[in-house]
Amino acid sequence: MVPKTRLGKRSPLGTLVCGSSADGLTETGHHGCPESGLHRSKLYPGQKVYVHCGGQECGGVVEQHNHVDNEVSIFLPQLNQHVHRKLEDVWTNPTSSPNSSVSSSIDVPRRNPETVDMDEIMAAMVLTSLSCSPVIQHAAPGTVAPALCGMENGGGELSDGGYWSCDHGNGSPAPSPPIAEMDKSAPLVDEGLEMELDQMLFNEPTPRKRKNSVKVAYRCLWPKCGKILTSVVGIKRHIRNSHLGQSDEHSQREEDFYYTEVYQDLEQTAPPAGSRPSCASPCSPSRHRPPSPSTPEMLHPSPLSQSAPSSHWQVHTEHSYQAHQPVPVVTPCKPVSAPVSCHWTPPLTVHQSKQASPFRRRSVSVGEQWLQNNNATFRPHPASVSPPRNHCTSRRIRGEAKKCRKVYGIEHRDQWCTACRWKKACQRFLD
DNA sequence: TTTGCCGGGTG
DNA sequence: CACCCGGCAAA
Repeated sequence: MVPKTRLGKRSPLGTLVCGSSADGLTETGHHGCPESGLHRSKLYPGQKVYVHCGGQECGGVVEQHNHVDNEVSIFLPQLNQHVHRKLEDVWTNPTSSPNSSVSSSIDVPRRNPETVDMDEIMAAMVLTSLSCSPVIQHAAPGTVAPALCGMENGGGELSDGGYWSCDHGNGSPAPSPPIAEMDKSAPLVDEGLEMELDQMLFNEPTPRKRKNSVKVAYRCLWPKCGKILTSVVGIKRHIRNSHLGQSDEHSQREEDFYYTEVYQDLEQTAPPAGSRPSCASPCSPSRHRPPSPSTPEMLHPSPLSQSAPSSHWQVHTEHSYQAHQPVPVVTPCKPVSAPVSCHWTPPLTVHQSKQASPFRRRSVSVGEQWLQNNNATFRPHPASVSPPRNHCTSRRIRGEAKKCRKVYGIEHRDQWCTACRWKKACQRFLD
């Protein structure tokens, strides 16, 4: 099977992303950002900084740098507390003035000799961050907190929230323990480039993922904007175009600061207005894309969606595996005509038992009986062409009914229904 | 890991 | 078509 049309799983993806991200990081690291404009400088989590606290200078580590407010959230190990400071009130060298030091901070990716001493602090920070501890959230209310949590929640999957943590992790070829940990929780790095790459790559495999019921959107944090987009690329582009201006590479990376992730319940997002979530259109692409956070979903009907209906019809024909089945059946989905509930009714409950089906050809005790009882599963099949709804999943939901395999056992394979033998949807024990 | 079955290949 | 099976996702 050389020419497999199916995509490999995510593995290559991850590899790719990670690989490139590492590059991107080192590459885009901030060495040599000579700019002195404060508003342009960035502080990175874990970066050591100094602030005035209680009249004296205190050392601390950056937790968050909110570019919108130009505020920096800092953890002061000495005082064991978190503080917020304006960017201009923060500096990176003990005695120097904020201004000069800040700019110097820019090119301190974190391979500083200094950082060695910081290991403890870092470790502590990392742990706190990882656990998304209330402390931090408290210290960084508003936009920052979500960001932090985002890192936890979405980090693994989305790459995005991971910004803060990954940033340093990747800069170094041999990450220190804490960093390694962080990488685990947020394996993907973000960085503009990776993002996009990430995006593109994710577009393909996502259809398979169905786990999350949460969808992520991205909200522009730019004052008075608040625009919400569903893809990282989109939001970045928006920020870049609308707020940052095309400009240089800096701004490319800075879009990160101007948006935040918004988690939504899938069901909420899918239906625009009145339409039913999963039932919306005969075969909205939503089929199995729920989790895909970043996909520009909907945009392209894509072959996927198109295949949906056909797959269902296909099902019908497939039922002809067992010639006896008078009516196609299957489609766990109800016809559109019953928009009331999108949830497919448990087959066993309602439907009239279908008598009349000249059902068997072979006499197989157990299975047969079972069958007789549960044969119900067949649907009136309204003439309506309307395709099945609800999980317009191409792959039918696994039924709870026992299947031939279960009933007869693998050793009596010959007693299985043909479909089962052919690894098709079981014909005998329909769901 | 096992199970159900889709998608696609082969004769 | 009938038949088979790789491979994926859910259990």
